[in-house]
Amino acid sequence: MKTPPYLVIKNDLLARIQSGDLKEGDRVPSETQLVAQYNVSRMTAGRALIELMNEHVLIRTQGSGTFVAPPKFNSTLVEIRSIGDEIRERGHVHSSKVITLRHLTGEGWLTDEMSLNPKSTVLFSRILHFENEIPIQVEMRWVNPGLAPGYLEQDFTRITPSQYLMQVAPLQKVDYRIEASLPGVGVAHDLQIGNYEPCLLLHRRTWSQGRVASVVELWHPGARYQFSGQF
Amino acid sequence: MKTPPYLVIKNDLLARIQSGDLKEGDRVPSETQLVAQYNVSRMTAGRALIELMNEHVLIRTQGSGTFVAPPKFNSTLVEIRSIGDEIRERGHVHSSKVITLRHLTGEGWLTDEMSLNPKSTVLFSRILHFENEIPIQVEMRWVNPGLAPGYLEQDFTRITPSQYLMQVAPLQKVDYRIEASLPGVGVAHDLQIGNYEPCLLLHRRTWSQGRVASVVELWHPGARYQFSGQF
DNA sequence: GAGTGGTCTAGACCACAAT
DNA sequence: TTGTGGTCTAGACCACTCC
Repeated sequence: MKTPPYLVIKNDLLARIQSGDLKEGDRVPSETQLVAQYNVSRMTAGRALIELMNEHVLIRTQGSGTFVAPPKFNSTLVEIRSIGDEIRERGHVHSSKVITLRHLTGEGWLTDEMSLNPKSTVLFSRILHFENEIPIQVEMRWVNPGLAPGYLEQDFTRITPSQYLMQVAPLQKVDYRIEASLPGVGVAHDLQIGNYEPCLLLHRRTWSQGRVASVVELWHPGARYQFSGQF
Repeated sequence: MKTPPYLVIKNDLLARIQSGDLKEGDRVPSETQLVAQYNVSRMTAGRALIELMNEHVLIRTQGSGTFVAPPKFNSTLVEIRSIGDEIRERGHVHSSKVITLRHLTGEGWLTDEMSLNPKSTVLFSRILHFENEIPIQVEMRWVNPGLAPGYLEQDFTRITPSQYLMQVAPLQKVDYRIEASLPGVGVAHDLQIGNYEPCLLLHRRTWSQGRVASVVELWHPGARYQFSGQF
């Protein structure tokens, strides 16, 4: 059950990056340094760095060194990223308004989806996000109180629920569906669109520590929002 | 500019898999066999196999051997897969109807998107796909004639355009957008839905040999179709 | 027991970057 | 010139599977 050295090195480096000890662009110990530090051969140290490079965590340049890779590669599509970051990356201004933030009980479909006791309460938030003052997303989120007990105490105009949850419950698995759907009256009102304007709806569940951490519905006006990516 | 041996081995194996020489579940040459065949050390042969395993192309089992991995895990979302395969995997019946199949000229936006000479002609197809006799997708596709000259001669009720293109122009890069949008009258008619029913639209470009191979718009009735996945 | 993968070492040669 | 990454070899020990 011993962890092989190359994995120890990988995990150590990942931990240092996640903890913020090593930031984007920072220089990472060279193979030679790792050889001395971990008492391994150069092949072993190299393997750790090469694999992290293949996973887009590090960038290596011959003759120069190894560095922490830029942001988060938008590998695919439904990358878990904060809507705030996304908007700021487009050079626009993000703002948000908390519409609802409270407990819910007796939501059968939900406790079911979260594999919780049917009587347990769930934390709920409904937040409206703006891009340059224009409503761009209604975020309805149900959160497992066992994994994020402090959820209702957050100031979600300063940090997005997504960012907060990533901190307290590092995600482990995700599933999602994307649909085109008509908004309910509430959503249409929030987004300031007509009742018959199509919306792009992302439904997503995230797992942490083997349990469902949160269920979220993201509603976007079809006319103003799209998912995109490449691979 | 010499390709390193571990890459030669990787590419050879990938080619054999893509060509169908090695199929899902087939046993792949062992490290020892590769050592003899390519005249390399075991570390080098191993590296090729390990990297292909990390890329989910192969599966290795200690004591047993190395095998071609099951289909293609729906890594993310907008996997390039044939709608036919997708429907069959659900245990349903796929059928399709070719509505249009012809040349087009003078489509400025398109030659632009394909980086072609504005006057060159483009191959076009419009195909309606059914799942259990119910219309589920309108596929409008524009194809670069330089990369798939025989496109108009195919029988697209037997092979999907996607499958055909994968054969003649192995893809290299993809980008896509997903939108929620109202169908045009033609699309609404084909899908047998109302003019105000939201549609899920996937817009995708594929590259091959450094050029745009095809541009496609896939229209789906929002009520009957969704994208899904996990990671 | 024979074959296979999982991992490691100690040394080597090369290409490239920074100085 | 020095340090870094890119890659390779020849051998080794172990754990596992299959027969």
